[in-house]
Amino acid sequence: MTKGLTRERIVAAALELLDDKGMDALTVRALATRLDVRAPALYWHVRNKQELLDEMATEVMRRVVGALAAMPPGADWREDLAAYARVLRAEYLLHRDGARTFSGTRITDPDVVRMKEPWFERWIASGWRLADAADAADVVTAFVVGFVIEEQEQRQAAETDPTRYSVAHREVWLGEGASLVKAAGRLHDEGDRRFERHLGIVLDGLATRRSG
Amino acid sequence: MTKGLTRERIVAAALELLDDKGMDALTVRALATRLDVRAPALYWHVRNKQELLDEMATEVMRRVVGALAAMPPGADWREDLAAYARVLRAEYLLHRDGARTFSGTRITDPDVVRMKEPWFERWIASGWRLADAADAADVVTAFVVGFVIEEQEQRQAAETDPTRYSVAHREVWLGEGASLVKAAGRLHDEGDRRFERHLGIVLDGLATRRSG
DNA sequence: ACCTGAACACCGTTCAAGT
DNA sequence: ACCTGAACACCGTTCAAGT
Repeated sequence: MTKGLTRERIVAAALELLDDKGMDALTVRALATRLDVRAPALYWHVRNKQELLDEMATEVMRRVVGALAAMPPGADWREDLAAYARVLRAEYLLHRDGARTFSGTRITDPDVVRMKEPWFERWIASGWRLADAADAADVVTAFVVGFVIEEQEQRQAAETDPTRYSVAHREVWLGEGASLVKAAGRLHDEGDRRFERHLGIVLDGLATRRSG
Repeated sequence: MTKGLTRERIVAAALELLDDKGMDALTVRALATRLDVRAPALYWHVRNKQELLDEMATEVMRRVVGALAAMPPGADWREDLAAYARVLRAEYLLHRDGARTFSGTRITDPDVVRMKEPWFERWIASGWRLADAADAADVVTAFVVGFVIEEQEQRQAAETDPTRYSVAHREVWLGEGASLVKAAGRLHDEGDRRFERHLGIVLDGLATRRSG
């Protein structure tokens, strides 16, 4: 009498568990409990916990490329890259510590990587050199990863300790002087507007590399 | 007879241990052994492991701002930001998984944050608005974090499994078609040249926001 | 004030044994 | 083929007790 445990079910349950309880609570034992099975059972389907994390990251990227494929194509490279950046950020934000957890991990499914092909095709058709198109995608990825890591850290800190992230508290903590640092802190915003503004800066940089 | 254990010695030893053995081996017990003490002793000086990690990240950033303060000032904002980006990357690269481990963590020492003040002063003197200067620093930080996370992941993967990161293996893995993805893989470089090229793109984007 | 010994409640992983 | 029970070698953290 099989439990019908599969790699896919394990990965899906792991993502749910991560969202419900956070990274620290994502243990092999807790995951097994959620799947109504004992911990060693998972090792029949997954080599170890690192492989599970790789599979989770791959699933997140599968959703990114899936969401992009379902969208109407952008008017130009800039809209394409902006759409990619927004979808990547949105998918990271869906999971606690998503950017830190899922960035820089190995994609296990070649299909996810192959989905880049139509984007490269379009950018080349619009006058990009392949090397520049690859750089463009990688620069945007790096920016989004760094942006969302910072974003999620601040959100989490604000959740766990709301007073400490207040402007007033920060200024006491900073002490005397440092007036520009304090003023910058007061100007600091967050959320979509900040993301769009920073993304615009990166895309403007890419525009200067446009080779066509 | 005191062992002379201090917060500073603990943090320094923790960074050494991380570099020697990696993140997984950075345990409270191993750290205690390295300091010739039993594990519970550390809890007199540090609240818990998370606080230790925050202190380690702060020490890394202290070295970043220290290195920058020791440098002759750049000719303009662009050189300043490039110097910051290079020093931040270099300091991350010194430690295994440095970017992933130390990005997005809370800085515990206000002096480290206050060191931004002279940079803001100079950028404003050269015509930047404060809000734009703060954005500039944050966009560069996000880019460096994302870049180095990817960079360290690939280096580590190449170390542990050299064959798998070869172009040939990757192309077999990708299967039929996807010729542009494969060609992009062959064009892919790494190291300082790639960093400088991508950094240049980001700085060009910032140049378009220059307000003076 | 600072550190140790002993313990608690966990981890990831292995492996013989079951079905 | 797929899962369990039991075990191994660890974790981070607490706390009474020592000096």
